[in-house]
Amino acid sequence: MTIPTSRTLRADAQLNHDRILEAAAHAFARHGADTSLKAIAMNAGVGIGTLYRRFPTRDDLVEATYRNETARLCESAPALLAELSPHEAMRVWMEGFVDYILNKNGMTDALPAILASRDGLRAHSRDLLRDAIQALLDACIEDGALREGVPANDVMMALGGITLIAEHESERELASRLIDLLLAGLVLT
Amino acid sequence: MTIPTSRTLRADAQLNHDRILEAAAHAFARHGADTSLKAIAMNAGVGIGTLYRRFPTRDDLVEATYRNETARLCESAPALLAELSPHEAMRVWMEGFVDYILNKNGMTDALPAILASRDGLRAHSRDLLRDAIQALLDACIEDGALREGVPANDVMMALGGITLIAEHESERELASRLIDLLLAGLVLT
DNA sequence: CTTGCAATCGGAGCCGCCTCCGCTTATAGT
DNA sequence: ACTATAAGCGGAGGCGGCTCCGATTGCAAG
Repeated sequence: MTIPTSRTLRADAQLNHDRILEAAAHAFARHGADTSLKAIAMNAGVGIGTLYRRFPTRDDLVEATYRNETARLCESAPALLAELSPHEAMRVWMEGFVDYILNKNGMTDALPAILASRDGLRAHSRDLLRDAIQALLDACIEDGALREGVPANDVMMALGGITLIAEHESERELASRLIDLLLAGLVLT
Repeated sequence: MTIPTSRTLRADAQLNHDRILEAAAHAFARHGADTSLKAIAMNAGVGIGTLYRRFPTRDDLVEATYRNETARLCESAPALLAELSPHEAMRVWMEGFVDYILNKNGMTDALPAILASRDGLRAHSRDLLRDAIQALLDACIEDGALREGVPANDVMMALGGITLIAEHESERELASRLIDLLLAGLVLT
């Protein structure tokens, strides 16, 4: 007998899982961050209970919905490093990060939970982001553009803070100024 | 005839106003940030409608509840400047700000709304905070410890972002490291 | 094909948020 | 004191979040 690993979803469960994500992506895009989860469940053809079992919190659902696009953003870091100076690549990537978060409905609400996740579902996106920042940071340090000693994790958190505050100010320019400030704090003294 | 200025509350309304704030302070302290507003209204001996008319959002209520203590924090800036070097005073005040926000239940949730308020009720605390930071910043600039050209408003937002992210990480040390990073970005080049 | 059960489903139900509007009352002017 | 009226009151009701657990069903072994 094959031991059904707990990682394998039953076929019907997998189908529901996919349908929920599809419905969620559609709902967030069309109706904004405050879409009712009940509506998403209904559109996916499942009960609200099923949605909550699979995604215990709204943040979990948001993270899963955007996971692929988050991965794409992170994968863009090496390309930027190939084209630009490390310092410039870092700045451009950070600007891209802010734009990405601000443009995905629901993402700013989930961002704190994603960055804070120590493990579990949401940690996936967090790890991708930190690795991308680490790569950019390493290139900058090797290039002599930025100083050592600041953990990539701290830079990620700073960027997260900038994004959160910019969201509430709805003033995109503020984020750019704060990114400049952050980079100024990272240069070699 | 005296024109009843729209700023003057009717006597009974003033009483209710005070009772609501008293109940809110008690409830936030005792039951945390998620206290039900209905319970606050009940404890204050008013209907839920009265609470909402006076404080249209939860954030408004939080701001009003802590307004006096926020003012006290802001008033501490001149005293710090009298005792310490401007740069050190700035750092100590920022640490105090973070501790203050993190220790007041409900305050982190309301912080974005307070900082973002352009006018209206909540703007009061925001103005106090910005003025305090402006004073500290001016002293640092005159002292040659920090550079010019960064608006006090931006520094306030950066500090707000740091506080928000530290809250979700529940790692107080992170805030201190990010404050150092912020100050490093503000020094004369 | 049948069967047993672990995995999965799903919605009723409770709770808190917030709005809306008919009822009540403090107060200024006479 | 009396009264008109603006100011204030308050809770019913509609909505969404989330939980809980009895009903259902995919799946694999025989």
